[in-house]
Amino acid sequence: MNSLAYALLSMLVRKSCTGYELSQFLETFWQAKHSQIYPLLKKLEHADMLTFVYEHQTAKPDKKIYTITPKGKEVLSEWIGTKPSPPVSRDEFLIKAYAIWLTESETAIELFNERIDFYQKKIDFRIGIIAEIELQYGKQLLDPKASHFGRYILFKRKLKLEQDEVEWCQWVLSIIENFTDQSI
Amino acid sequence: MNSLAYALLSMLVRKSCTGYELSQFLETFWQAKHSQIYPLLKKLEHADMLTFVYEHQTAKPDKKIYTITPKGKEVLSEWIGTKPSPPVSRDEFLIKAYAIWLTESETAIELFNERIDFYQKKIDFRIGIIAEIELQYGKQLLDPKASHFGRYILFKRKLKLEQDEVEWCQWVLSIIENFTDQSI
DNA sequence: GTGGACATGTAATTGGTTACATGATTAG
DNA sequence: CTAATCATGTAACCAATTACATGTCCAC
Repeated sequence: MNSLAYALLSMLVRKSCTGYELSQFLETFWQAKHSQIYPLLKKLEHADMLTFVYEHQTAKPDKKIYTITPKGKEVLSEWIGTKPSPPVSRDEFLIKAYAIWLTESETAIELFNERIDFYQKKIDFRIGIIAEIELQYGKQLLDPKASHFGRYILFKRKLKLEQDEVEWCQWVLSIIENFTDQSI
Repeated sequence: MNSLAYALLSMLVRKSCTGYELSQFLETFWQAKHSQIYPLLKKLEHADMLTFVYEHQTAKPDKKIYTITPKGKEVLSEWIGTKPSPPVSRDEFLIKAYAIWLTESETAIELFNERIDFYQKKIDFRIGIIAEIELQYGKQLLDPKASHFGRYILFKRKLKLEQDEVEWCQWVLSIIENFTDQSI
């Protein structure tokens, strides 16, 4: 049972999904590849934590809809109370930012602008989802026992993170541009 | 050449270090284990990007001090301008936060409080380092061509991240505690 | 006609963690 | 007397990515 397994269970406890859907929803945590998800689902099924039914589709490939079992729900619930292992974030951009003093300012400016674009797209997407959740649930969002609570607080956190990243990039860009002006 | 290799080069271009020191400094990016660092340093040395000298020590084990070569510096500089691969952050705690609606509020409160402690320690450490950097370099920090620039902007970003995490946890805690009061 | 969405799977390879191995010194 | 710091290394194992594989429909 690795953390990806728990991530899958935590999504399936809210609603039954296919592996394909899970690989998309998993963006919330991190982007796992389908080649890792499909074998894991099979493993969880063999461990009696999931069951599945085939759904035949014409024009589209058939799909397997996975549902969590009582055992799966129990395993997940017990895991929540255990001490989480420390977060790891591997971000190549940060290495480049650290070594940015080695490059020309044009290279640096381009790098930071691309970072802004990358996160701006995420922000737009995130704002849309949050608006949707707020519209649908309203005041109920303050109920920590409701199944959408976790999703809501998580999206709020992600949004802040992404907005801060853009702000920070703009701050760095202002320093670089300022300095470039001075040396002309 | 994976991203860890570039992370090592980006630290060594600032100053020569031992593998042991690198494993500590690498906290800035992520915590790589020594079992991954030592073989990589050897590989980079064979690729003529690093050289090393032995330093004999009494009372302490001998050490190997690695220095970047012109080739290593060139490889690193060219890499900076290339498109960075998207960031990955694996955070078990976020899965637990997502599924928090399944647990008792005491469990939830404990989980979030431990998260705050974890990040508060990081904040204290980070503020110390930033103060040190600011004291030592002052106005020069606005020079993007100075070797401490990258380190400075990176630490500023990390600090904001860590402070936001604590704020977010406190916000979630306030919702949970509020709700628990109501249901008594 | 080309690329993307839908949908699932396996195989090969690389990346990363845990465990094994050694050994002196110092602080609590 | 026990744990931590300094210091380097290998081996075994697990996790994750890339590549291989298949097939239809729809939009541009």
